[in-house]
Amino acid sequence: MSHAKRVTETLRSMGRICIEHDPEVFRSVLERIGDKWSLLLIGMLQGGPMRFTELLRTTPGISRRMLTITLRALERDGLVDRTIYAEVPPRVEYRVTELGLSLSEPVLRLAMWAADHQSAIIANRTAFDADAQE
Amino acid sequence: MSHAKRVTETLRSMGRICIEHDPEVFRSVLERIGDKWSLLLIGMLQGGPMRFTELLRTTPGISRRMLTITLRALERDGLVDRTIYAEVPPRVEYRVTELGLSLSEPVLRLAMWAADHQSAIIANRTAFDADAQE
DNA sequence: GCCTTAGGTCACCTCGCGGTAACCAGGCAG
DNA sequence: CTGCCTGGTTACCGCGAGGTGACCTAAGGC
Repeated sequence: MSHAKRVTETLRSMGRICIEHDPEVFRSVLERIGDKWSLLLIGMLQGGPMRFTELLRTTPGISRRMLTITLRALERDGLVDRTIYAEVPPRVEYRVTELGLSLSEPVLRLAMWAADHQSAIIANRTAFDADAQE
Repeated sequence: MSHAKRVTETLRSMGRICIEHDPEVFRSVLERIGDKWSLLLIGMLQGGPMRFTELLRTTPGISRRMLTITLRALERDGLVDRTIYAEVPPRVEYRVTELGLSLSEPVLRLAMWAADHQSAIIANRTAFDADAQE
C-alpha cells in the first residue's frame, strides 16, 4: 500500500471516529472558534503577550467592542490569560495559556494549509464560475 | 532545550510568519470554511462518498437549503466533487477531492483537539462563570 | 391523472452578529 | 475644575446568514 493511500485510509478512519460518530463535539468547538475574530486573536498572541490597545491597533478591522467580547470569551474558555497591572495609566496584558497554545498547533496547520492552497482554490473558483457563466 | 519548549518556539515563529505577518490570507480561509457547515460536511464525507439525502439525514440540524448552498460552495472551491447518476429516481453523490482530503488533515487535527480538550474548556467555563457570579 | 422519490429552488421572515459612537472609572497633570 | 490616558461598557441599529415550507422536474407505477 502506497504512502498516500495509507494516509487516506488513516484520515478516513479518523473521520469516522472524530466527526461522523460525534458531530456535536466538533460543532461545539467550531461554534466557539469559528466566529469572526477568535482564531485571529489566538494567532496574534502567538508572538507573545499584547496589550488591549496594541491588539486593537494591529488587528486590521476589529472594533473595540468585538475585541472586548472576543477576549472575554477566550478568557472564559481558558484560552487566553488576562493580567491587570495596577499602574497609572492602567495596563492590561493578554497572553495565550497552555491550552491556547495547544490549540495553536492545529490552527497553525490550518493556516499553513490556507497559505499553501489559496491559489488552487482561487483557480477552482474562477473555473467553476466560468463554467456556470455560459 | 526541552521538547515542549522547542514546540512552543516553533509555534511562535510559525505564528509570526503565518498570521501576524499576513492575517488576510488566514482570514480569507476562515471566512470560507468558518461558516456553520463547511468543515462539518468535509468531515462527514471523510468516510466515503455520500448522497444528498444521506447527508441531510445524518448531519444533525442542517436544512435542505443550507446543505445545497454549502455543497455548491465546496464544489466551487474544488473541495468536493459532485456526480450525477442519470437514473430513476436520480442519484447524486458527493465525495471529497484530493484538495478536500488535504484539508482534512488539519481539520481532523482540529477535531481531535476538540475531543481532547472539550472537558477542560467546559471546566474553565464553569469556573469563570462561578467567579463572575458573586 | 395522480402518487412517489431524489434533489433541489424560491420567497419570506427572524434573529443575532457585529459596527458605530457615546459614555464611564480613576488617577495624575496643569 | 478640566482634561487626558487606558481599558473598557452601553444603547442603538442595520444587514445578512440561515431556517421554514411551498413548489419544481422528470420517470415510472397504478
